[in-house]
Amino acid sequence: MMVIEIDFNSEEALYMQLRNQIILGIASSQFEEGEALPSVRQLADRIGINMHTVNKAYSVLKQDGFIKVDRRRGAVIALSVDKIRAMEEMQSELQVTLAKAKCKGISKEEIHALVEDLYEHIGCI
Amino acid sequence: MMVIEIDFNSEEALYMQLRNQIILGIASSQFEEGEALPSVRQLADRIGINMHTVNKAYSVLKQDGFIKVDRRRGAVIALSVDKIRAMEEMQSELQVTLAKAKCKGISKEEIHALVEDLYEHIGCI
DNA sequence: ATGACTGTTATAACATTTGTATAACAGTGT
DNA sequence: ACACTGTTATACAAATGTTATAACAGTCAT
Repeated sequence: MMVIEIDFNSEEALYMQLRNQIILGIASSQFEEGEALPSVRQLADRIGINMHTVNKAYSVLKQDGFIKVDRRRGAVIALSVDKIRAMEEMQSELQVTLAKAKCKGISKEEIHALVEDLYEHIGCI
Repeated sequence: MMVIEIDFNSEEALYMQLRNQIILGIASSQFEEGEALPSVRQLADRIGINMHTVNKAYSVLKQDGFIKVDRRRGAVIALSVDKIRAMEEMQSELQVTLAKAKCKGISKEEIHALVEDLYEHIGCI
């Protein structure tokens, strides 16, 4: 069972923190295709937040093709891949990140090295 | 003079769109070190938004070390580089982006290629 | 069938954020 | 004196984020 840590002092919305941690969990194989997530009520109780906040995270994950809802089992990991769309999203996200890096004197090689490292060791902070 | 395009239908906050475009402008050498940005009132009028929205964008840019305020010339491009901090920020931004990419079946090589392309041609969408 | 469990929906309330609107202030340059 | 900087102080409307109750339909074990 994956540990989910929420930072209540973060500027990032709770449902987004939750969404991101679940995506990291999937990418790092802590969650596997077909595995069921905790129910919205369970997870809300465990973390100490409202059911609707968890539900919003699940809604976004469903919308973005990371989970599906099985009437019998609740929310289960189910990747539906639209690679073109994913590439486009990644491109627009990367654009500003790379521009900032360039301004701050971070070389292309340093970025490649970081990508190399992060891609292999996702979730192992 | 750099063209600044704001999408009023975007979910992204106006001041963040403005901030991002100015960062892209710096990274792509459309703005150069020491160059003065338009005054908050000028830019607000040109774009058709409120002065305070522009001011908020400038405040964030100042906070993040992209511009400084010269009493005589207004806001001028002035990069103050804290590379360690910049690397840390980039790392946490990249983490989720790469996790998403991994989930969506985007290979490390494809990411490297995209980074290569974007880093060189920043601003040329 | 009853009861406990799923996600989902509706409604309400509240705090925060975002954007706008006026207005004023202290420096600076002409 | 005047026009121009960024900055600050209010005030307000709208959207967003979070919580709170409550109900609903479907699923499953007993």
